[in-house]
Amino acid sequence: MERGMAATEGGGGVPAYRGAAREVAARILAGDIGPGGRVPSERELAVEYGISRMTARSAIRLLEKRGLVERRGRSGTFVSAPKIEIDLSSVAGFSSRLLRQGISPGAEVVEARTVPASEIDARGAESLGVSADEAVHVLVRTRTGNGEPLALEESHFPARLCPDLLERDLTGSVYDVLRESYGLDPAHLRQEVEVTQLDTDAAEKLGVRADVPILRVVRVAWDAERRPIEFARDLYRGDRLIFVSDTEQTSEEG
Amino acid sequence: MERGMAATEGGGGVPAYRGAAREVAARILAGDIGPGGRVPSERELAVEYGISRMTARSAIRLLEKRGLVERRGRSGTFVSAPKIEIDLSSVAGFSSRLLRQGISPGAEVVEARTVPASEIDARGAESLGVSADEAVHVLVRTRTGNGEPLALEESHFPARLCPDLLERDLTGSVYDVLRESYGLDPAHLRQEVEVTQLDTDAAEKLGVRADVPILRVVRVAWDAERRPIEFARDLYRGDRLIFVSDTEQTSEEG
DNA sequence: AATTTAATTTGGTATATACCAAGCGGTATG
DNA sequence: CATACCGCTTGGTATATACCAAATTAAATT
Repeated sequence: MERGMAATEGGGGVPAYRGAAREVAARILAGDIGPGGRVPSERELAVEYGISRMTARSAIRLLEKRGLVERRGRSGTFVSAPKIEIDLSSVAGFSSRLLRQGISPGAEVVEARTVPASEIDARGAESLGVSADEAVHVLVRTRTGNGEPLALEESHFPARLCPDLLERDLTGSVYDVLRESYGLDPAHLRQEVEVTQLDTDAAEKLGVRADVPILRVVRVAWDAERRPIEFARDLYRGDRLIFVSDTEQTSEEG
Repeated sequence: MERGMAATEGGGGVPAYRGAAREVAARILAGDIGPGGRVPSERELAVEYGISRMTARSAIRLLEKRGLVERRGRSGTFVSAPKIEIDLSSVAGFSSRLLRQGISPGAEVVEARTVPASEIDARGAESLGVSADEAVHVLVRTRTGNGEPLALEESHFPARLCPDLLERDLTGSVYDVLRESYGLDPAHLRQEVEVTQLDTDAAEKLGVRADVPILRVVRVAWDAERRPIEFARDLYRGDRLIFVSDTEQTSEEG
């Protein structure tokens, strides 16, 4: 077999790496390997399917992209656990969302500082309706579920609405703190969800590999008086979380 | 330079492919290459950064994962266009969502058949509340915007609610057809959004490469009487679309 | 039996190379 | 000017190989 010719093998012109991926996926979906179970190594798959190790890697990479498996550096490749649901239709915070699914939430403050609005990105400043010299709290946290890193949050709050926010305990729900300490009750969220990828810095802060699939959520929160109280850019693990939206038709529609 | 040793080069132990990706990303973000503009080829990048072509590919793959570039087979790699917003908070159909953004929507029926519910997946049958022998319409369509493929939809409708649905013109809004012809008015949606990957079959139907980032939306639609009228599994291009959710706090929250 | 050390396995990074098919641009011809 | 053909470029698929560091397992020692 000459190099590069295998693309014509496998019946129907299916590249070798896709054929191998399909067969491994079938094993997983058949329950032969359960959640958390070990998938054969790259070298094992190469021998088993008569392909090169690099081709076996491409097969595993494809399964990873599909969310069927996750790779742990130097340990092996394992079948992914079921995903955690995050409800987009609710203003409930991340912590309460996890608790509802019996998952123990955690949060760790990575950075907490107060800066003039000129130092945050223009969209953030505009969304919060703050002028360039106005103070803004910047809070960066990692979020975990049952000790496993799930998200990296970067939130911005206008300091004039919650002056000493960063002096409080911020390892729980920030929305609770805003509510109880400042009378700021999140009442309306706008959230944009898109596919993206971690850069090295974010991967390090979150404590996961840089090539984990990521969903970015850009969020603006308003209180009942329609004051903008938070602008956030969050990075969620697409391999562990699924977003759910429940929508009702209002009388304006149709 | 020995093979495999470059991982220690580049200052601070940054792998070569990540360094190159960072520099190309900087060029894109600086506006040196605008939307639709051509990114240097793998071979050009290899020469420019003194790396192997395979390493240059890894760099481009990383940029692709971040949604900054898109690759067109044998043509080159280009900076991605701005993304189209899809509103999760509305029951408006895909077509009207595109029209609101000045984009010309299109739809093409790929498959249309009526089968007993035993032949669709169990979750679909359960969501629609149909028994195994009950007839279900299966409609598979590709959706385009300005002629460009954007989504592959697979929808299921209980035939008893819309008996001759598949005989109608289904190249426009199906929700309009349900409304006007059967008095079925979609009033409530539940949509789950997650990261996934196209298989070869879906890639072919949609007419895009199999490794385009994909967001899968699993949807159930109910009418005003709370009858389930649609179960759908849609595949949207994550490189071209962004999902937006607007959320109001109801009086129950608290 | 528990702990420590050594050996093996594993994914990660990287190079070099080969071949293919599709896309695009340039050139020649009518 | 329009069309057809050709050559070059490009990403896609694949092999072989090297080396590294982290994780796991096996073996040795206490």
